[in-house]
Amino acid sequence: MANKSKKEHILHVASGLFNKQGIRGTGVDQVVAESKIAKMTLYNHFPSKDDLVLAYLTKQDDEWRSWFEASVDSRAQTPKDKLLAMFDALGEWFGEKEFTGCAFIKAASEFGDPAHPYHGAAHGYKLNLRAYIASLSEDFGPADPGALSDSLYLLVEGAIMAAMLQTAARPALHARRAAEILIAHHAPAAV
Amino acid sequence: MANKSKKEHILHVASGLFNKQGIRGTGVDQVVAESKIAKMTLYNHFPSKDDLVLAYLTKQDDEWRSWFEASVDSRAQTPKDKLLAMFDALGEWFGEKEFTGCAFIKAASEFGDPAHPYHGAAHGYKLNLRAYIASLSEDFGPADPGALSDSLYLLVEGAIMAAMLQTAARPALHARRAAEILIAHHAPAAV
DNA sequence: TTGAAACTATACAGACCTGTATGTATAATT
DNA sequence: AATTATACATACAGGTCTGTATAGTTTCAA
Repeated sequence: MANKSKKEHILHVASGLFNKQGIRGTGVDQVVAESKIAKMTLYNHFPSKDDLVLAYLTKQDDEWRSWFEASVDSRAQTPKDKLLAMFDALGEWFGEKEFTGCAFIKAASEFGDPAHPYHGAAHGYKLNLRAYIASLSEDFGPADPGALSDSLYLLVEGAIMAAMLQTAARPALHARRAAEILIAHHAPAAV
Repeated sequence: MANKSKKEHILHVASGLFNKQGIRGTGVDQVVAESKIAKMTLYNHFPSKDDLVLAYLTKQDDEWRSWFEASVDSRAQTPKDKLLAMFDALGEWFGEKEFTGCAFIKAASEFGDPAHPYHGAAHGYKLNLRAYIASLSEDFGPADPGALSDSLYLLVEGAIMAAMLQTAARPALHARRAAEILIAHHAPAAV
């Protein structure tokens, strides 16, 4: 247990710092200091800062996606309500006190080269999110599920950006209202 | 002229590097090397890297906004067509070979602290964009101009993010189609 | 032509970065 | 009790970063 919890503790502290200060803005020494561990302990568990960052991105991916999908599932049962519940879940996320934006948007922004591994991790993460939205859209059964999921995906990303930049008062709410209109427009013909 | 063009040249080279590699990822020495000027010349025109970055952000703001509004104006005359033309302009932007995403999203991502000046610059820039969309929306004359502009703003940000992360094939087109639906829904009652 | 302003080249200070080296303490296992 | 794995503290190597110092050179206008 001591072994595992140490590694997890380091990763936890590092994740908080990466989220707050960015990846390049956070030095290994600061992670060591705030974790209150020896530098060699960190390098024992993570051979390089790069490995630590990749572990951080993987953790963010796992945690965020499982939280998001669970939050949607707990809020709604029908496909249509689940599509809308996505925006309520986003609203909850945006309202968290320690909200620091989407880790993957920030990672991809810091490392703009599409060939960079961090950028690739962000790309993969967002494709999963898109696939999730597409899956919910198909369950809803509209005539053109692709068009609906494409537009809802853009609303999700837009709401996240607005929350990060604080350029809209309640982006999740605005996005939800727009989603309602789009969903109504794409609604499957009544049987 | 020699004076001014040197300063502009340095800023031009620095802007390209900031866009490609990020702000923290670009060192002063590289700007000096690629500008083919002496380091002291740079520090003569820009007292610190911070001043250089702020000049870069100001320049991006001016250039992008004037380009975007001119592009919209050249594409459409009526308020409704102008709202839609925003997405055609975005599509043109995304298709540029040297497209590197929104400089302000990246700056705000690199410097996540809302109190940081770069973050503030990004915030101001996005508020201007939002105000522009709100102005176009009001010209269109819908019953609820706020709701329309809020939703279109989210589509714009979402499309930019999708273009940056390459998570959608033609984000501007998808955004435009969603915008058509939203605009139709908010259309003013025919007189 | 002369003199001031701008530019150049080179070197370097001091801080910070990642990663390593070294030796010690502690705790579990054999 | 001896061995092994883990964590500890400290120091430092080698590089990069921003910014400065210094001295020589070009440019251009009076």
